Amino acid sequence: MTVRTRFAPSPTGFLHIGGARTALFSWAYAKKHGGKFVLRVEDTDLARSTPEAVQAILDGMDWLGLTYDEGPLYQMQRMEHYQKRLDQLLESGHAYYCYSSKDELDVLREQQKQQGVKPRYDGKWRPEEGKTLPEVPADTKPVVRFKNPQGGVVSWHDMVKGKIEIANTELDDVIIARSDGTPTYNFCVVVDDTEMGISQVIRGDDHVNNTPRQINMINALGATVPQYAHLSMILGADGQKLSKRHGAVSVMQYHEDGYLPEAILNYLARLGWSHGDDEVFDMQQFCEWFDLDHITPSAAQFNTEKLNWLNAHYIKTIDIDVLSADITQRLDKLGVSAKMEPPIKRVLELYRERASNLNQLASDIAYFYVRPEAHSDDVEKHITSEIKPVMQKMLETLKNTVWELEAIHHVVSSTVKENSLKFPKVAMPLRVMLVGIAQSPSVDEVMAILGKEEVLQRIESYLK
RNA sequence: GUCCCCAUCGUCUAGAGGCCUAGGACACCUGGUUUUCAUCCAGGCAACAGGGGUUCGACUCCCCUUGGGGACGCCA
Repeated sequence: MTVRTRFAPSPTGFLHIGGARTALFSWAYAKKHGGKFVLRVEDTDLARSTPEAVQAILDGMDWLGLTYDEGPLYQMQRMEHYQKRLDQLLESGHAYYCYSSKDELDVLREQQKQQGVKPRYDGKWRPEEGKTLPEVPADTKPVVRFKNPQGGVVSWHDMVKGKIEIANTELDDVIIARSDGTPTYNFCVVVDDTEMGISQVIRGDDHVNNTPRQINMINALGATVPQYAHLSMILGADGQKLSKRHGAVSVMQYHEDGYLPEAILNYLARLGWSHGDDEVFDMQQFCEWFDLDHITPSAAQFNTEKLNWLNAHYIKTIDIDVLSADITQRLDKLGVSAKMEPPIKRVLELYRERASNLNQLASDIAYFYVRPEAHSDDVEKHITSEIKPVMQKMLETLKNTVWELEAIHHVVSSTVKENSLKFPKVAMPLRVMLVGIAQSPSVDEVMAILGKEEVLQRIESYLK
């Protein structure tokens, strides 16, 4: 059987971290087995679905590089399929019309909750042999319900959780078409997963309880039941569920916040899945290794520190042109143009080693393009009246120096020697004068990159 | 309330009955490299939720307790 997996988000919000991992695992499973990955947009909830959300999801997938072989397919464009299957179930007696009103159902639910029992449909309109149904009310539009089997159990071997078994007595008759005729989630999923030939349904943990109903419907339709893999959820850093006001942010927010997609992907891959002691790997490697057997069934807490560590790693190792393009954009956002000298690639080659965040990296190197304003504390501390004459003398030497790293280095170290100083005594004031702060890579390297004219001018401005 | 699921260092995890004196990674601490900071390198701290079984032997299998999560919509 050919492997076909799917990612089926509902466009009611952006693509968040949990959805991204679900998509990643489905994508990787298809890749691993030479199958197809389908993107299906579950937009049957007209009230809450928006085109903006669709776009946000597409953008997120695109940024992460989770390419789909088919789709995006929209459920709203597949109405005739659902209608056909609905008719099939109605005709075969696996579904029936129910005239119970919403209010009626609400009252029922309230009563059941108060009695401490599981809220469920009471089966009022469920046709039964020898049962006489109530008289059909004149002005109510009926919903269609699936006639769930009443006895026995539904069980399946979940590919991550193992055997799961739920008694049919726990299940009531779900509404599969609303009174306006539109099909509901559980039914659309069943029709789509079977018609699209999905072989492995990889989805969030929260769907475990929908699975037995879906299996019953698939059986009633006479279709093949796919394999299921239910991924546990991703918790916030504090162990709490992610919610809108609590950590559930769009994956695009991570882009904004200075993360590389490579880092997010690698991090997500290791959240709930493992391959021995391997921690750092690219997506090609991941797709080769990925399997459902090594997914943890328990929930995982999101850990920003580890993400930062991976981000630092990828900042160090990705293609320098990619990094340059990214940082150039981030500098733009800071109002800094990196189009002039020094070449950003040269700067990044020196600075990428020390960064763990793209925004941080961009703001750290901004002083190559915009003269920094030094903090008065640093100026006071390092640019002392004793050192100024030394710097003045060095400035003169620098003017006659060939602008190469070795020569610059020589000037700095001779200054140290000639004045019998400790290296930092010279390096620190230099740093403050050149970059505005007391931390930077080797001053000679910074000087080499900054350029002669700029270096001379920046030093001079402190010696007037 | 009912049903379902889950449970190894602070966090992510390895672990398919003896390989476990429980391994790796992040974080943290210490030391080294370094021109400051960072990087990098070396070392260290740190866990099988509790109780019963099964077995010659249990982190691994079973049961219970506890704790956590999820589901119970004309939402998906």
